[in-house]
Amino acid sequence: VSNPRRLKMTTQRQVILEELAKVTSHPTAGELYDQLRKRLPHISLGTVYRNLEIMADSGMIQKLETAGTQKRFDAVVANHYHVRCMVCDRVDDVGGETLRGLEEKIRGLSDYIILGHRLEFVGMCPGCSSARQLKNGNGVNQLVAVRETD
Amino acid sequence: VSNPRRLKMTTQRQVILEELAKVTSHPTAGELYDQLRKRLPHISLGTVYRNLEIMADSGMIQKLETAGTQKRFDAVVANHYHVRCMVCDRVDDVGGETLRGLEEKIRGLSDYIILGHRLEFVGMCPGCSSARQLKNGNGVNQLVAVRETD
DNA sequence: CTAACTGCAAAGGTTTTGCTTCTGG
DNA sequence: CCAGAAGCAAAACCTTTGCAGTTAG
Repeated sequence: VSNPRRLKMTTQRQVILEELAKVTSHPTAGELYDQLRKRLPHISLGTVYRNLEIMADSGMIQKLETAGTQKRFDAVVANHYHVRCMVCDRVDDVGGETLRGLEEKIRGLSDYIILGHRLEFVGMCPGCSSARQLKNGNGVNQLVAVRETD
Repeated sequence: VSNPRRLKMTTQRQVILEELAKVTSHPTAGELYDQLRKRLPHISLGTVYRNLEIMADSGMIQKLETAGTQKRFDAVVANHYHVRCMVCDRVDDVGGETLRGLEEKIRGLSDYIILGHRLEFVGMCPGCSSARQLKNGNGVNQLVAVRETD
């Protein structure tokens, strides 16, 4: 947002933006790259990485700051939270407004200046949860690592 | 927690546990490795990675599931949230109880089975915020990526 | 005794970077 | 024009894995 650099609207940049806006899957750089090559066979992975970073810095897209080993990106800049499937790592949006007041509960408990928060819900997506009704009792021991609230 | 494997208490494992409990810095595997070598000069990085993973699976330690490109670990298993400094990436605990009811607000807005949530606060640690009073106006453009609640 | 573990080194996967050439404004 | 961007390939990281030798129980 405060980056003083002038951005040029190159073909690559525009297509990245378009393809990112087309999907709701919050793709990683690599996933997006695979998709992009259908339209721009010669685009390089480095370009994708560089642009996602630059565009996130400039506020054109959103970088998902939570969890996962790979970075994911979202063309929707407006505030919203995400749900992540603990089995297949699929990420979806959760509608609803930003939870205000969350940070008030924490301010004062810490000597940090609190500027924001990152919230992500964890669970099982429809596909994985119906699949598990058949199998049962394996995998998913990451469950432990997840904070259980109920 | 539900892992059926019998864990042996090796020297390496015990020292990892001890060193992790000593610090409040939520170290990465690499940071812990550097610390460990002071006591066990021949411990291997692979062993550190393997053990952190195993111990997190078995609930002995906690793996921080939020943000950052590197994984961080915490000897404190009890539920608590974290604050992360957006400038230096330092991570501290935030006291206070788990926020119950958070997930209720989201259930129904999604077709996922919601099992938990990950919440992390973002801000500036005391060190970085006092340093910035002197300088001013540079860095910190990741601010954009952070959801602002107020 | 042996399943579990360690060290080491190699492999894997993701992300960043250097450099030269190209191009949008 | 030329600052900024692309392509390509190498490098840099972080993490995982295979294997042969070691050890806790």
